[in-house]
Formats: sequence, structure tokens, C-alpha cells
Amino acid sequence: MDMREQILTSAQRLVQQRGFNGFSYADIAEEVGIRKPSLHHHFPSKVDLGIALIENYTSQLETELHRISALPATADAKLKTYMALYRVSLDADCMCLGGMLASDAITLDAAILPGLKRFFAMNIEWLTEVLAEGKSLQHFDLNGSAADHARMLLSALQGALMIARATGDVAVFDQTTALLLGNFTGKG
Amino acid sequence: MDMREQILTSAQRLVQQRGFNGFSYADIAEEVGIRKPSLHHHFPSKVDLGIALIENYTSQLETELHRISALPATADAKLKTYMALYRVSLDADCMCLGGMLASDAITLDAAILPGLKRFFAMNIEWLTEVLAEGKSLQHFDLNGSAADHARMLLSALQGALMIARATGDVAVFDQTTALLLGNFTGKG
DNA sequence: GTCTATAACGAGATAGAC
DNA sequence: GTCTATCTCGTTATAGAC
Repeated sequence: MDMREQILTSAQRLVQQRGFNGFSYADIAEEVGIRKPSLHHHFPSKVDLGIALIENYTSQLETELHRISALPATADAKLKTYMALYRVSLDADCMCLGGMLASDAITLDAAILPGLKRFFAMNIEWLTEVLAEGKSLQHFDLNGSAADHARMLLSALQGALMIARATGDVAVFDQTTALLLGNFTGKG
Repeated sequence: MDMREQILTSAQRLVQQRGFNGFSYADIAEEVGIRKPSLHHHFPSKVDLGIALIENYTSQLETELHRISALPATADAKLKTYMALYRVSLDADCMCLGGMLASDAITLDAAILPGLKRFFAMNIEWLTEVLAEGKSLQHFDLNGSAADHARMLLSALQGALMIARATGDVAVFDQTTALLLGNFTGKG
């Protein structure tokens, strides 16, 4: 892993834990083992770093989503796998990078926002496809459009992650995901 | 409104828009019209201010919830009124103070966290009561405990507010709230 | 590509006069 | 209760040597 990747990896985790205004170049420098000013060679400004972070995160997720879509699995199994990605973040005491940047949105340089919007659009688009697939095969029982459910699902996951992490109560996340899955796959 | 209240009002909006690490005493000083060091007379440290903010916000909401509970309205009308409180925040380009502090949780002084937990517990408790009321009167059709639905509902509202604000797409919020209400009051 | 040195600024906080 | 003056520290960023 070259230095640029090391910096991105370190910065990503720092943002997911502390927010974009909650970490500094000094934190990264300590983690990757170079001096503060050397970071500016790789990312001239913190805004440049922010743009690279959300682009990088989006493309990581894109890979995951393609992998899940290609699985020989039912729509609800795909959803479960998608939700498990959030659970991994929670275990690492991290928010989703997109969710964290969304909270910080007003303070962010305008150049970071388009990448953030694309991130959410990609999630909603993928979820809409999976929900529509489950609906058409009559595995899911949806009152409303797949797109509406996709937005609601994404919102609930982001919110549950945030609340579970802040309160130290992971049950908020696990019960919410279980309930959401139950709602889609039929009353029980 | 005395100076302490003016400071709390200004700081609350700043936190809801920018996060706890996204504003400074200088911002408040400019808004309320006194000098930076004078703020320390009212709130010696920023941690003291943070504690007062969440306590104040919780007690404001407690008043609202008592008011809603006392309305001669059905459970779903009460839910609608509760959701409208979040919509008001969105219109002001604000997150919920609790949601914003939850995002910032790892960076907050430990003295702020108990108040934050109480805030979420109060919301979940109230929602659980309203959902249980709707369930017992057979207005709501819930697959799962009222408490589970309360946590999911709170998560979805917080997440939808966050995403709608960051993407500038208020429809994420409005469609999510509509879908949630539809889910409770019956398919259709 | 990394370093030392430093600039330029803003943060939270304190002392002490009025 | 508010002020001016000041402190100390941390922040992003730049200059220029190696």
C-alpha cells in the first residue's frame, strides 16, 4: 500500500469516527509515520483530501454492491448482506463516511458536496433495484414504490447506526434491521 | 430573554447547523452582541455550554411531547405532529440537536453523553407509548413490539433529516415520513 | 517524496480593570 | 456582567533544503 493509500485509509477512519472537522493533518501524520507538511504533497489541501475520500469510499462501495448483486441469492439475502456492511462500521465505532459528511454538510467546501450526493444516489438506486426485484418475484410485500422504500431503508440504517453508536446500545441497530427485513418479507 | 437564554438560543442553532466542533465562541459573540470572554461568565467552558444545550433541548421537547400527548387526537395524528417537529428543523436547515451531537459523540467530553442518552431514551419511550396506544385500539398494524417500531421510527426520522438536508432533496424526508405512517396505519 | 522551520490564523480560556 | 489585553495551543498551509 503506497503512501497515498495509507493516508486515505487513515483519514477515512478518522472522518468516520470524528467527523471532517474533528481530525487534523497531525492525526494522520502520526498514524502513517510521516511529518505534517509531507501530507500536503499528496493532498495539497484538506478539501482535496475530502473529495478524494468520498470518491474513494463510493468506488469501494460500488465494488461491494456489484459483488452482492452477482450473488446467487434472494433479494432479502442481498439486503441482509448490505445491512451487514453497516454493522461492520458499528463494530469499528464508525459512522458511514457518507452519513458523517452529511452531518457536516453545511461546513464542507462546496466541492465535496457533488460526490456526497452521488454516494447517496448510488445507494438509493441499488436498493431500489433490489427491492423491485423482490417485489416482482413476490418475495416482498411493499405498500408504496420501491424507490420510496429504498429511501426509507437507507434513512433508517443511517439513523440507527448513528443512535446505536452514540448511546452504546447496539440493539437499536440490530432490532431496527431485523424489523425492516421482517416488514419486507411479510408480517410475522 | 436574558443573556443566558440568548446564548443558548444562538449556540443551539449553530450546533444544529454546524455540529459541536463546527462553531466557536466567536460565532456566538457576534450573534448576541457581546465579546468572546464575556461568554465565559455564563458558560465557563464549551463543555458546560454543551451540557446546558442538551438539557435545555430535552426539556423543550418534553414540553412538546406532553402537549401532543394531551391532544384529543388519534395515535397516528400524534405521530404526524411529532414528525412535523423534524420537518421544522429541516426547513431551518438544521439537524435535530440530538442527532448532531450523536454524530459528534466520539469527540464530545464524557460529561455531555449522559444527557444525550436521556434525550434518545425520552424519544423512544414516548414513541413506544403512542405506538402501543395505536396498537391496542387497533389503529396500527405492527409486526413486532411497539418498542422496536419506536426505535426504527426514530432512526428513520433522524437519518431522513440528515440525508434530505445534505442532498438538498426534501422529498427523502417527506416520502419517508409518509411511508412510515402508511406502514403503521395499514397497507394501501 | 520527505524533511525542518515558520507563517498566519483561530480556537478556548484567563487576568484584571471598570 | 462586560470589557480589553493576553496567553497557549492547535490548525492548515507554504518555503526551501535534502
